[in-house]
This record gives sequence, C-alpha cells and structure tokens, in this order.
Amino acid sequence: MELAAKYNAAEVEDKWYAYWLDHKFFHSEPNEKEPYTIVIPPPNVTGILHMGHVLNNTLNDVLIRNARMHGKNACWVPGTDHASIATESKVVAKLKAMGISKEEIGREEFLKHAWEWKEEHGGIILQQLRKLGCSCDWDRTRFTMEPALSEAVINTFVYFYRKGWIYKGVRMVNWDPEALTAVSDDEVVHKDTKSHFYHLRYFISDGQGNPTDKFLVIATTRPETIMADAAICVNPNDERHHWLRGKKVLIPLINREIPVIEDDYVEMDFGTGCLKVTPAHDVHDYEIGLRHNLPVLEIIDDHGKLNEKAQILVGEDRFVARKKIVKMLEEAGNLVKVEDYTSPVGYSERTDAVIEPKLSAQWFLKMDTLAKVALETVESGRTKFIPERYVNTYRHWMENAHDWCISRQLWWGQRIPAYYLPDGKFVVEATPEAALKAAQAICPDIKAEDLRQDEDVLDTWFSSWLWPISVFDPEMPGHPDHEPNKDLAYYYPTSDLVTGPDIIFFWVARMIMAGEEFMGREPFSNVYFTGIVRDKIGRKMSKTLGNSPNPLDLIETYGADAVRIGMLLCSSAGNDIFYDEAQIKQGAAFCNKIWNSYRLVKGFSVDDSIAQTPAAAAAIRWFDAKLSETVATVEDHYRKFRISDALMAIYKLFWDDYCAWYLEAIKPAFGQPVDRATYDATLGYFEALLKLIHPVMPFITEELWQNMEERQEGETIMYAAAPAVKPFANDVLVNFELAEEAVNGVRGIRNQKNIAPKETLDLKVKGGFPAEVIPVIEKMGNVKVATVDDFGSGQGVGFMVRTHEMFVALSGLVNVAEEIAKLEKDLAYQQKFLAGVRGKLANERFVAHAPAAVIENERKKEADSLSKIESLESQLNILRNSQ
RNA sequence: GAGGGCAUAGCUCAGUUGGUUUAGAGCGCUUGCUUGACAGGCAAGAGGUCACUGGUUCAAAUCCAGUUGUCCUCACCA
Repeated sequence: MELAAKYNAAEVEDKWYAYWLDHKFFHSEPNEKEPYTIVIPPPNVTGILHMGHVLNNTLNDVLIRNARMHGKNACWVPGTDHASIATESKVVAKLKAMGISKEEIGREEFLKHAWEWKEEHGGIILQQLRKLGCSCDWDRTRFTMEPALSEAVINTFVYFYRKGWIYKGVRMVNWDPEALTAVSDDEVVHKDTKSHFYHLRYFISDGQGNPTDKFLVIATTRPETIMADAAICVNPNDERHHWLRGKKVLIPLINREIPVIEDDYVEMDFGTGCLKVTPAHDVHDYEIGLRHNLPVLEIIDDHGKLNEKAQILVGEDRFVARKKIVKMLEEAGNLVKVEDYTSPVGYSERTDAVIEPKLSAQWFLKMDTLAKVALETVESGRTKFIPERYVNTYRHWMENAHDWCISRQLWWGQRIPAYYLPDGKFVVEATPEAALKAAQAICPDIKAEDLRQDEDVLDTWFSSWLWPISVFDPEMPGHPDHEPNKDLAYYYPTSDLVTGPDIIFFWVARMIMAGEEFMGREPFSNVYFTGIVRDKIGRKMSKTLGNSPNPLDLIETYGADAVRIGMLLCSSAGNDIFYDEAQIKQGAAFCNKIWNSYRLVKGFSVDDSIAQTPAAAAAIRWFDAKLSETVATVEDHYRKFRISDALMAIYKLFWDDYCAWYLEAIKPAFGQPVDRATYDATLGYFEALLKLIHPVMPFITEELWQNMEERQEGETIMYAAAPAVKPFANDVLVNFELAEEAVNGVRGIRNQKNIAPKETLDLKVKGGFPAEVIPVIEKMGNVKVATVDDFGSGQGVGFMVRTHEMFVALSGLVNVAEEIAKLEKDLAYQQKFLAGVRGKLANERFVAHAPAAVIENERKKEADSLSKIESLESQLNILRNSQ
C-alpha cells in the first residue's frame, strides 16, 4: 500500500472508526475470559462535549483498550443521564421563548416536549465520543430514564419504603425559587456575598400593642423577613438583656406583638446579642421555633416573592422588597445603622439562584446504615481510591451524612410512586394497579380515579446510583431475592471507575451504597479521580470566560490521537490539568514522527544476499532488551494508574530510543539496501511499538498496522496481544548506554570545535571497553575507533565515559591553554569529590551504622574517582609537554 | 470555623517506602545544522540555595514540628 507523505488524521479516523463499528469490535458478551468492565459516568443527556469529558473519556478508553489487548473481555458501557433539573430548565427556557409556560400546558404535554428535546439533543454527546475514538459498547447504550431503568428506580423506592428507610417529612429544605424545586444540601454552593447588616430598633410594647419609648436593637441581613418574625431571642446568660424578660416587642412597620425568649443558640458577642427569630425562613430559627413552640408564618412564596401574609410589599421580589423596606424602616425611625457585611450565602448549583430556606413536605432516605456500610467498603480497601487521599474526604462525609432529600418538585424524572387516598393516607406501590389494590385494602370502596399520585419526581442521583447494576440487569434493584441475570453476574463488580472528585458524594459514594445494599459487594475495584481541567493560567473552564475550547474543533485541526495525547501528557491522578494547546501540538508532532519513522523503513530496499552489519546486530541486541525493559515499566505505571508516566515512557522509547538511536544505527548508507534480518527485526519492533501505544493513539496505530502487510478483513490491532516482557541481560543495556555516552562525547567536541558531522574523526579508546558496541560508536559518531593502551602524545581532546578514557585526535584545532584550564577544573572538582567520599568513609559512625551496600557503593565511588584523577593527570601531562 | 492536599528548572510534573558523585523528564529557551523519514526535524547547551525555620539521623527534596503561601472539601453566626 502506498503511504501518503503526510498523515491525514481526519480521513484515517473516520475510516477506522467505521471499520471498528462494522465489525462490532467494541461489543462484549459474557464468555470464558476474565471480564474488564467500565461503566461510563453518564453525561447529561442534553450536554455537549467539553474538555473535562475529553480527559475523562480518554482515560476510560486507554484503560479499556489496554485491557482488551491484555486478553481481557473488555466492556465499556456508555449512556446518558436524564439530569432532571438541568434538562427541565432547558426545556422550560425553550418553551418560554415560544411563549409557553409549563403550568399552562400541564404535566403530560410538558413531558412530550421534554422527550422531543431529548430525542433531538440526546444523542449528540455520544456521537462526539465516537469522534474521540472511544471504544464503547454502543449496543449497550443506556439512558437513566429509559423504561427499564425507570422501573428499577421505582422498585428501589418501594424497596426502601418497605424497609422503613424512606419517609416523608416536613423539613426545612433548600428551595430554588427559579427551578421551583427543593434541592439537596449537596446541590447548594456557599459563596461569600457582599451585603449589609441592618441594625433595627424594635420598640417594647406596652402590653396593648402600643410602643413605649424603650427598645432593643437587632442586627439582620434580611430585613424583608421581619414580618415573619415570631420572637426576639437572647442568650439566657446575657445580663445586658435580662430586663427584657417577659416583655413583648413590636415588629416595625406592622406593629405585630412578639415575645422575647431566651435560648443558648444566640451568641452574646455576635451582632447586638438579640436575634430575630423567623421560623419559616431560616433553618436555625425553625429549630428555635420548635423548641419554643413558636408559630410559623410564611411570607415568601415559591417564586421568592412576598405574599399577602407579609401585609406590606405584597408581590414584591425578596430583593426588591429588601431595598424598599430599608427605606420604609428609615422613614419610620427604626433603622439605627447599616454596616457593610460579607457573609456566605447559599446558591443553587444549577440555576445560581439564591437558595430560600423553605418549609415543605419532602421524601427522605435514611443514610445511617447505608453510609456506615459504604465507608467500610473503602476503608477495607475493597474499593481503592486513586489518589488515596480522597479517602479522607469520603470518610468525613460518610460520618456526617444527613438523610438524603430525594424528592424534587419537577416533572422530568421518575415520579414518586406514592398514591394518596382522598383522606390523605397514602400507599407506596410500583404500579397504579398495585396501588389501587393496596388502597382498597384500607378503604374497599376506593376507585382508580380517587387515587392521586405524588406530584414530585426523584432526584436524578437516585437513578444514577444504580448505574453499575441497572445497566446490566434493570430488574435487579428492588428485588433483592432476584437472581442476577447473566450479564450482571459476569460484569459486576466493574473494574475501574474514572470520574471527577466533584461528584464523590453525589455519585461515587451512593453507587457504593447501592452496590453493597443490592449486590452485597462493591460496585468497582478502583476509582480514579481525575483533576479539573483548567486553562493555562489556572482558571476553571467556563462558558462565560470563553476559555473553553471546543474539543471537536481541536480534533478536526490536530486529530483525535493528538488531542488524546495532549490531555494525557500532564494529567497525573487527582491533579488539576492545566490545558494548553501546545500539548496537543506536541501530540500532533508525535503522530508525525511515528508516521515518518514508518516511511523511512518502508523506503528501504531489502537485499537477501547481504550480511547484517555489526552496528545493526548490536542495535538489535540492545533494542530487544530496551523494549522489554520499557514494557515492564509501562505495565507497572498502568497498574498504578500513572497513565501520563506510561505514555511518557512509550513516547521516549519511540522517539529517542527507536528513532534517534536504533533507526540511525541500522540505517544503511544512502542508496544501499538493508539485509533481510535487520529489516524484519525493525518492522517487528515497529509493530510492537504500535501495539504499545495503541490504547493512547488508536487511529494512527490502526492505520499503520493495517499498512504493514496485507491484513484480512476483520483483523485489527485492537485485539492484537500487547507486547510481552522477555527476559533480558542488563549488561546489554549498560553497554549500549556506554556507546551512547561516547557518541555524545564526540558530538559535544564537534559542537565545541565547530567540526562538521560529515568529517570522520579518529577516536582512541583504552582497552576494556565493550567491543560489541564499538561499531555503533563508529557509525553514530562518524569516527574511526582504535583501541589502544596509551593515547601517545598527539594533539586532541580527551574525555571520560564513566570510567573509560577516550581521546579524539585533533590537530591544529586544540587550544592547549584552554584544554589545560578545563582539565584542571575537572581535576579540582574530582579531588574535592574524592575528599568528600573519603571523609564519609573515615567517619566511624557512618561505617558502623550504614548498610554494607551503601558503604560498598562509597568505596566504588572512591575507586572510580581515583581512576578519573589519574586519567586527568595523565592527560594534563601530555598537554603540558606539548606546549 | 473544622479537616485535607500541595509547595522541586521559565511552564507542567516525576523523584517507588531516607543512602550513586553534579536532584530528573517533557515542553519552552539559547547556539549550530538543507545530517537524503520527519524544520511538526537533527545535534549540542544553559537553567534549581528542592517555600522558610528548626528537629530526628552516620545520612533528609524524602521523616517530624512550626511558619508562610496556595488550592480543595465540609460547616456556617443571625
């Protein structure tokens, strides 16, 4: 096959991806082989690919392809997440643009729109993953809201309800006034926000609802909530306020009378020591209210606007109301002062709206047992975290886990299977039919139309926590007695999970809980936490900053292999990634290097009749060992999830060892053919290199592998066996390194003296140097080597390769005074070094305490140093005599 | 406020349980090369008081304590 002069990534990538798909190479079925399983962290169904996905899925693909080439039955299950809040708000926005509100059209109509949206946008991100080269088993693609998986979720709800771990309760929840739903504690982001501390004067009531001239001062950041005040609270130990005992005060502007109460919760030295208690609109106030039996008066509605119970400013948004009421308070003489104040305020993770604490009826799942078990899973090491330090974070959360608020006031999601009877009682059943039956057991006359299903849906994480189970066997969850089906029995537990640390609680922890609860064991053996992708100067990638490149543009420009390399190059586990396009360029350059190294070899003409050169023989002996050594290193890196180190080891093997040394050593002179043995060995090494790098660069490796010889239809590098480690002699490596250093020495001298590489030099080497690599030195250094006992008195420059002395003969080019100065400097250093080593060896305590190997090493240093000094002195003598 | 991570070359990072002289790599930088696959290349080179202070040890980038800087997680005071 002819090979293009340049690598055309776009063409090659589409061709081979289609080929892989056609042959179903990504598809896995249970068989007798050992499984290697990954479930994808399901991206939001409406999402589009960003750099974080690129990093995550490249890592996943590297692991899965590597496992496949190591003979495992590799299965990577893809899919998407219905992402209830994110998707619902997108659909709401779309409808809004069309002038439609969701309340107007109702639940069923809205869901139709949502499904339409899903059908239209849902597949995009999965298509984009194909561009990246991801070898997902697309036949197994799942969606968290597809019927089977939804059923699993509902069954799970029923299961926990029957177990008594799900309960409905009125709680203070985090209300998102924009999305109009409660969100869990974990979905609230606290941000320091500039606001004001308003000091307000509350007058003491005379008992008839009239103000006296006495007053107290409270400090608040939320003056718009004073109409909902139920009491003023002080610390019982605060003597400054004892005079207030039993008194009542009047809420400014509306003059409603409220009591002064005492509670330890109030800090004496914060603010004025007086706290206004607003049970309906603050979590702590709610608790104080419970302790003191205070009435709860809600004055803010679901949209964050004041309602009629506020009496004033009705219908105003809470923030507008704040501004207005401050003015009113000032005019009424209740405003003492305003301070600037910065305090943490909760925002909704999804909509960025300020969270409003709100009292409402929600469903909760008890966490205590689940968390305890899941903590043990990780502490025992049955699931390992990489990097390990995330175990600390995990433990902290697990030990403080609150019950999980699982209901959401949304429509896009699995609807809670609770059915209310007209009298307010409810039953929990998986289907309306079962619910009717259950209801009739309570109240025999009841009919289907009398039952009303709960309006709320379940938190998205309540479906994704089943992911490693439900993708294989959707019937499994909720039926603990159910025998796992064939797939689940084979693929569960999965092997590795690659995800970001930001969802360690949302998702990872909860999958472990579900895994332990339903399967009795961990859902995965290893969790690899990636870092967050940041830009070059460390900022998070974001749409608003515009610092996030479109991965598809990058793939188009540089090729998917280059993008994959670029992301992997500087991605050690758990460290944030500083994205820089230069890394992708480096990846593209590497593709180019691989391509051209193959073009060189392909261009050789082979002559079966000629013998192998000694240089080629030495190079082959060496590269054989070097390859094995590197493969061992790479495998070790993979085992430890040091993916970027594995990549770098292969990169250097390919570029430095194979291209710069091996190919140069075996390359025939221009116009000359190469012998058969060398040619075959070279192609063999090239194929091994392709296999080694294939998990990282799937496309170019397939292209070249297919080009190397006529392959059968259905053959692929994807299933080629990874190069194995063969035993090798270490001295083969050491001897070649000596040759490299000798060549480097000669090149250094050329550079220094401005001698053209073409000019052949005479190199004298003292006896004892390994003879087998001398042809390599001659070829690579363009020198004629003579092994001698003595360098004689000719002009030239000496240097040392470890303990071996070398001498390049040069006439007329040597500045004797300069050389002498250089040698003297080296000599001085060696003498100082020797003194250091001898000092150490003279130290009795060192000799007494240090292990024998360390002392032995010091003695070797001493001997080497002595020999170097001797050599330097003899060279100096020669030079001095020549003057 | 509580807990945790990190601090090594201009940048991004290794440094495998303390022991090779002068602490490594990739990129970048400097210098020189139409070296017959590749200028997306080749060759040579410069560049680091291992954040600071103290301690343990025969021996510390590595272990311990403190300081400073930085990042993250959790909680949150009205």
